[in-house]
Amino acid sequence: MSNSLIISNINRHIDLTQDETAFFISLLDSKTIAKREYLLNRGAICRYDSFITKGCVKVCYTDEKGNECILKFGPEDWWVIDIDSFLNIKPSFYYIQAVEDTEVLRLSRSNYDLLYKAIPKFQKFSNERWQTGFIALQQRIMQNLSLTAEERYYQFKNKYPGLEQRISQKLIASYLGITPEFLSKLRKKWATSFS
Amino acid sequence: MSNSLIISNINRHIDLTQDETAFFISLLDSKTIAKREYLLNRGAICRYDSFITKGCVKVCYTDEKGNECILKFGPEDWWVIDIDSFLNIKPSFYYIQAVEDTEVLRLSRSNYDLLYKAIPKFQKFSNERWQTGFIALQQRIMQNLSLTAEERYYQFKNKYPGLEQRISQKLIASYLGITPEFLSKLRKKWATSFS
DNA sequence: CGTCTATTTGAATGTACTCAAAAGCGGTGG
DNA sequence: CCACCGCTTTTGAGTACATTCAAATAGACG
Repeated sequence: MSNSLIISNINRHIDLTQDETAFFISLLDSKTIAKREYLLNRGAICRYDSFITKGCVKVCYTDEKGNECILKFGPEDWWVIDIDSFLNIKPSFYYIQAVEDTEVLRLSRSNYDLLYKAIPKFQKFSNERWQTGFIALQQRIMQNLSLTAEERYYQFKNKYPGLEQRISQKLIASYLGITPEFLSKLRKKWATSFS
Repeated sequence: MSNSLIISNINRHIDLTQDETAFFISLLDSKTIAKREYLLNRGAICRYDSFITKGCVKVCYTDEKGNECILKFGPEDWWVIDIDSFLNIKPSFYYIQAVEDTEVLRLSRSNYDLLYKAIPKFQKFSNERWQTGFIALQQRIMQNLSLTAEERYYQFKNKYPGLEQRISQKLIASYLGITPEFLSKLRKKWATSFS
């Protein structure tokens, strides 16, 4: 059934009884968003913690030069949120937009509070999630400091297996911090070097 | 007295009674490390959460090309730790080295556990600290994606006010992800553009 | 089918690096 | 206290990585 993905995601961190699982599931609401629709508009309050069950979203902002920069992708089995906006109930700096037709399971802020109160061990899940996220961000900073665009592309493929075949080159370029033209030239170079 | 800095650091997040403050202080031990000495060696277990009261340290790693990359600085009023090593008791990927004669207050892993058990509201401090850190890392990723070295230098000055006058240019370059030669040339350019 | 966006390609440019050499500076030992 | 050593900083020339702009082509979608 459609909840197995999120349950196994949680189970990688904590063990839940059947009742707890059922309670958790009862707190979720599901939503379908079409490609190009927004899960979160820039400047809105992020009211949900969203788990992607199908499709893919991008978490982005627009820099001073007008370029769209992609902070992360959210394909299946990923959580997406603007944590600053969600926890501190302030306007989001990021926006979250579907890059494919997408299905999400969402936990509202009030159900989030309910959940952590009712099942304290979710705190462990949350801590591990933020800790893992923190470490991943550190790694990405290191990659941006040390690696060339070509090397960062391989890190991207490693982090999001198969995603490079699903989304446009322009989006990958925005994630890597390079121009789509340059990524096109890199790909051409790779193609010709194997002929 | 020498503990006022760490107390005001904590007080920015949670209110402690006098007894709680005294208990917290009793769990700390202080340490002096000379310039160039290590607070944490690469590959060792990070056994302390360290608060800098004087001086400055750098949190670094060495990349595949042999360059030292600086993930963050720890001047006065900053906490430094390899969180992955500390919490999961595994060999650290980073090393932490003094760039000035430095004084730290340290909380061992066992006292850390004691503290959080005895004064649960420290959990709030911890959560806010990681949340703030997470947001700061996101911002640094964005800066690396969107900004030139010159612009990143201004962000660095903003994040660590006055530090650029205390540490070597080489260290700043390692933090910015550029070569010291290039930073030297940027500085020359700035100097001449105001003459 | 037409429109809009993404991709490719090329030429010119800018940003940042490498390598090498010289100059500056700080610490240490005699 | 000075001379020397090692490390940092400066400077220059040549190069590599990545961008900009523009135009042509290809794809996607209504």
